[in-house]
Amino acid sequence: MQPLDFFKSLADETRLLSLLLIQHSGELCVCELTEALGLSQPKVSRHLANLRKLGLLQDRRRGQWVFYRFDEQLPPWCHDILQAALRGNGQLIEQPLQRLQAMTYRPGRCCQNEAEQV
Amino acid sequence: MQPLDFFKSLADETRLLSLLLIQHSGELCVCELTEALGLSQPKVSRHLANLRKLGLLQDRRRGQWVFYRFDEQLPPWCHDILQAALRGNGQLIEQPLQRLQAMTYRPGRCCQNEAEQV
DNA sequence: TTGTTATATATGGATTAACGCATATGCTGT
DNA sequence: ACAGCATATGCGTTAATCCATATATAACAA
Repeated sequence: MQPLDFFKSLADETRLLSLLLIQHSGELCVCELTEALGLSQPKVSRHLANLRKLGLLQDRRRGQWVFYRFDEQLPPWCHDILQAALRGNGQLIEQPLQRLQAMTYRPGRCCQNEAEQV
Repeated sequence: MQPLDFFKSLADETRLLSLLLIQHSGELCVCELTEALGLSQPKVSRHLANLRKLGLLQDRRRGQWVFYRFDEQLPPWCHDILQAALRGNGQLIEQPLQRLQAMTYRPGRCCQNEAEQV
């Protein structure tokens, strides 16, 4: 992971908020991020694919849903940076988290237990 | 300082390396960065002006030279992020630091002692 | 099969950002 | 005044990026 590529990934609002939300929640699917951020599905999907190609995220298909979480091989300094960003700017994801919790239906994550529920 | 603007500032090689070098050295002038990075003077100057307008850096004119350092009001989480980036990627500024030390003439910083010499 | 939902991708256009080059400004010394 | 060095800026071009829309793929349910 090159630092320049990493920071380029964080230099877009959709990608930055998606990463912070995934960091907070452990794992999220496309429709959850779409709802939480109030953005179009193609927009969210393309940015997530972007992050996956760069090695920041990995995806896991579970039926209709595709869940994204951090790639296991992401270097520690990347996590440090995301934690610092979130620690100093928690208000960034307040409203998206509220929308997430307000979702009447959240896709199930059964049969794998690596993700904490929000 | 908005996180998005901060990360956009880091999403350019010239700005990223300039910031890491300033973080390492405390304070550097335009000609030092130009030499260390092997880039044209207008290019370096414009990016530094960019960072100053955003509130990341502040400048100090000392005779012919203009020294750049971090703005005193830069939030702690910004420093945390830069430190994490440097800690995990020290090799990024190895060669620029060598060029810096190889400079036959380094502008003096007399009459103010806030900057550590490299 | 058909229909529905979730996700991915392709295309074209609009905006932004970075660049090189030339030149302007500012300071120092003669 | 002038010359020389350091820095900043204006301008036109190029490159990168983001977007909206439409469409394709995949899984599930009836």
